[in-house]
Amino acid sequence: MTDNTAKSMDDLVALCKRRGFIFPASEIYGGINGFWDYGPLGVELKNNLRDAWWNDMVASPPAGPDGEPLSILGVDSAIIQHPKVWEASGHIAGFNDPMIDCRACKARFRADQIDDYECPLKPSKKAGDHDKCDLTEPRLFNLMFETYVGAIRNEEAKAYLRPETAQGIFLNYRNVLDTMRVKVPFGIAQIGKAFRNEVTPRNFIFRSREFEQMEIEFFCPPEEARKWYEYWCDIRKNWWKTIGLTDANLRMREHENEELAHYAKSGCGCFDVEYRFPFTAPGFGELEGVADRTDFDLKQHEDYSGAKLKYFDQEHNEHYFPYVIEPSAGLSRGVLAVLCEAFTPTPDRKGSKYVMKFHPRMAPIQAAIFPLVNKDGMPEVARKVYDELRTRYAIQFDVKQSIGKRYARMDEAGTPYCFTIDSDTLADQTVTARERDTAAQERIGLDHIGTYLAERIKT
RNA sequence: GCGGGUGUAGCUCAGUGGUAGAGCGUCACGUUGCCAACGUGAAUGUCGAGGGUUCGAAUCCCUUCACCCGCUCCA
Repeated sequence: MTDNTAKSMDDLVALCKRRGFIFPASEIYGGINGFWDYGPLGVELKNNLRDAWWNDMVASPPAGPDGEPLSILGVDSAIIQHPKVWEASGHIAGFNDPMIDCRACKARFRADQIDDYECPLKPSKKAGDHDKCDLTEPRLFNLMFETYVGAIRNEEAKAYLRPETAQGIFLNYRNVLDTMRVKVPFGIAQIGKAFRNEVTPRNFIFRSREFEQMEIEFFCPPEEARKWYEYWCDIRKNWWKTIGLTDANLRMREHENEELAHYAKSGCGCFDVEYRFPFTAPGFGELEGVADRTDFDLKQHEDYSGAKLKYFDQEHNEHYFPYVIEPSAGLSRGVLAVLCEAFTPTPDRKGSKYVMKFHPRMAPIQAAIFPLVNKDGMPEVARKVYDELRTRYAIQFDVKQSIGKRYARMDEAGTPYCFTIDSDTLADQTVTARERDTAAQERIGLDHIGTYLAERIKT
């Protein structure tokens, strides 16, 4: 089912809780706005998505325009870095001034400029003449979480939880160049948590205050920036299809000029890979951004740190700042998209009300082994099959309750294949293979279960 | 941050001042013959939280927290 306009987020959120995918954080204390915990099935799903990305982008990177595999290296940098990092990156600039909102006309202005402000709803009056109830208290709008390093809590000890993983890559660009024998063009990849103190967390895990990113900073010669930008747009949109998102729910959208982030103003642009979530449908929401960050970050870090960050091109005997193409994907948002895509109400199916139609590569449980009934030697045979397969696949073994209930549970967990041992198994060594999306059954040989799975689940 | 709505068992909800409930789910035992079967039994509640009114509050009042919707924000 791909029609996300017809899907209810409430029903999906309820299923995610009921089946152990995602729980509200600190739930027994009443919850905490903007934070979520992944349950036993959710963490498997997230790990599967994360591993697929790492495998496809880093361990076995895609072929470049010349047919040669790209050179992409991984790092895992600290969440807390030197506070100057965020001055250089532009995350602190412009956010240190207290701001005041006018409730009447919704304008926002600096507290120290209040006397110069004219409310358009009351053009004859200066802001200072506003009725006091029209104005908010001065407030700081920095979206970074602050903390203190060391035992003393003062301004010198202040540090920040990273609001993006990208800067950790730029900080290690020199180290990677010096140790890994790479040449431009090459990429550095990182997956990890980032933190933003969002004004309004909303839409389940779509906008939360703690989330995970999967980012590549791809360094290339400035004159090749457009070529690589277009290359990555193509690669990244198509990648989301390989993990089960349908073309109809994906689109690429180029940013308008005024929409461009500070680091991308002079580049060749920014594309979003967008997904049609049920809460945005028929519109779309951002899943990944592919941006031309130009040489903004390396230049800034050279200015602020004094470190020499130009690349030396041996072949042309020249120093230059590489341009950076950044495919920056949301892992948490990816999980949400995979959940939304899979979520399928099945009012006509006898048994399950919902089926989670995960791509087999994403499924937290890949197969289940059931004895039809819990007697007559069936559980022993099923147990033997389970023991043979459990080291290779994520398998569940269940003997309790009716077979229909066990199938229904696996439908909600999104388990693509179930195998049932019955009395015929004892006689002719065949089992029932049941396919999740259609509930169709076929009989296969007991000793063919492994190859049946191997053909259908590419790891 | 602003406005509106909702919070009662794991889930869906009933209960509008007088003993905390139902269905589903979960667990145990029995049964079983391919799609949430059946029987018997069991566990699970700070009624979102705190305060107030009252002889007595899930119910009325105040505050607060969380979630949903619409704004705002999203460098």
